[in-house]
Amino acid sequence: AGEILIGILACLCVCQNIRQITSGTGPARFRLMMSDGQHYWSSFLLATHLNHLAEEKLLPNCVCKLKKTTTNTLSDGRHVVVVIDMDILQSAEETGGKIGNPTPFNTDGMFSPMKASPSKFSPMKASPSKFSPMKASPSKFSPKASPGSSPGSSAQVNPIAGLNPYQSKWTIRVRVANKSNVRTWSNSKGEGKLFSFEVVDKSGEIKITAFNKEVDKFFSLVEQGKVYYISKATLKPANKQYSTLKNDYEITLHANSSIIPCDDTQDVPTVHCDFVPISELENKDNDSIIDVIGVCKSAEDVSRITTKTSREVSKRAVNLIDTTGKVVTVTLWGEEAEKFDSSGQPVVAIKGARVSDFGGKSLSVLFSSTVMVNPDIPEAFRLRAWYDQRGFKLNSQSLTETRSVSSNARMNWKTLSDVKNEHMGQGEKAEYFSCVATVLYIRKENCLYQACPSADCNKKVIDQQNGLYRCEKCNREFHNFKYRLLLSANLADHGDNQWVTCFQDTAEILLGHSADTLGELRDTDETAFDEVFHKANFKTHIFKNRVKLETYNDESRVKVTVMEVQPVDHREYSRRLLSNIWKMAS
DNA sequence: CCCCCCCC
Repeated sequence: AGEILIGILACLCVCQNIRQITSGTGPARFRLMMSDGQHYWSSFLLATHLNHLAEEKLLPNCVCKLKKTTTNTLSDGRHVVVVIDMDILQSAEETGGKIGNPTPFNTDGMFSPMKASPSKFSPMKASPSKFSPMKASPSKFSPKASPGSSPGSSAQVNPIAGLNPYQSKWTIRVRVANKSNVRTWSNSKGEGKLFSFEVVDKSGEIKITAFNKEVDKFFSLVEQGKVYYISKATLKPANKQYSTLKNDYEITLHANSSIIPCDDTQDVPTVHCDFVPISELENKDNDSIIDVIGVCKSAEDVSRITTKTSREVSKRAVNLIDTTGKVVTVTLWGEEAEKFDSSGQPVVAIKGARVSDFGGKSLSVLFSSTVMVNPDIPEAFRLRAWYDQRGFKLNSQSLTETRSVSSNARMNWKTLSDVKNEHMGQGEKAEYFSCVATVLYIRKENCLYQACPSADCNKKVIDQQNGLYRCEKCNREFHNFKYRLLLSANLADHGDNQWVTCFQDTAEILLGHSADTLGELRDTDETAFDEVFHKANFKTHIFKNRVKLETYNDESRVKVTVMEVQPVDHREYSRRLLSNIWKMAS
């Protein structure tokens, strides 16, 4: 302890942060946060002339040559290096964040942090204005000639594919492909928090997990898409059950683990997407993992669902379209669902979505997926241009037949005049059409009849006037009956009107009351009964109808029966109208 | 040390 290491002239390091720790009388002392690529290392500049040097030239990201040093052992046992004399070899301006290959520093076991991997210098991005408390002026800088520092060497960097639990000393230089949120857990073994991220290099990929304290230390440092040196972490066999990554191992960070940003991203592959055209998703197997990109044509509102295990989770379905003209529904989960904003119909790229066979073909975002909104990639710009010029007016087809879409697909939309002009229902077979129409009038007269009370019989009963009601079909007499509705209603759209028949279920929807209630009202409160009909007028619905030629007393006429009544989805309706306008215009 | 990828 206390040896003076004068003469270790070959030590180069990168100044990462400077903090003035004393002020007032006497020479100021500065604390340098240095990096040897693995560890920070605190130093104090003592001499007055260094004070001057520091004020003039010492900035984050400059390369320093330590000339006279001594060690100190702090009360907590840590060694620090005390710098007595030093030179600045490259200013922060000159390094531009790129640091040369330094000469190894040999302390002969004195400073264990320095031993680890001295050749990998990796400065933080310089931000002089932020880090330097000194009024330094880089323009005044006149540095000495830089010694033989060559561009960053990767000789000491290990490939991911070469990592194994039996080799403890390694450093990887990797790009973050995917980063999770922080999650917490609580089970019989305890509780805690974690986050994980997946990294790639030329040789392969691996998952890295940080727990508890390491979450605090590294979560904000690790950014998706950025490159880092990572070393001193634990390799353990990957649980293949939970990972689709091509690696037999995974990494767990511990207290001494090092993650250092790296600006030299050369040879570190960017995260590559292999986008599958949406029309080709049809050929993908269930559960396969694919990359997809499309314009978010529409999206559901976020909703909360309860899983089979009684957990609550947010979800949002978004519909993506690409130049194949096909649409697929992708489900986002949790925070991603909550924060997704479909306004402006952004381009959405998803790496690693899972193919599901729900509704035909659909996609689901996994924890391992990366969702990118308006990513800065050529495919996104191409799609944007395509959609804004042509795609938006396509009458696109979805691979995902959700309930509304599938019924939508089955819908044979007609206007009331279409039905007449096209002579619908005049052939042998019944035809079906759907329309958006408004109720003009509903006949009150004979809208209710007394029906057989047995479960599946709706036959009109005969009031025997003796307190008994006879059903011819069941060939039985009952003490009671049930009311059934049979409505005649006049519907109108912009071009025509049409008398239709509504039976029980559709009639109850139009009137907003059950047949029982209406029967009772009619018999007890005629004003209220009239009011129900009054209120039903001028309401607009989607009507799904059956149209058929019916012959009655030698007279044939087309009869329209309402099969279903649904509320108008104005968004969807407007889209259809727009699409119709485009079709007519082209 | 987690391991959740869900709902219709």
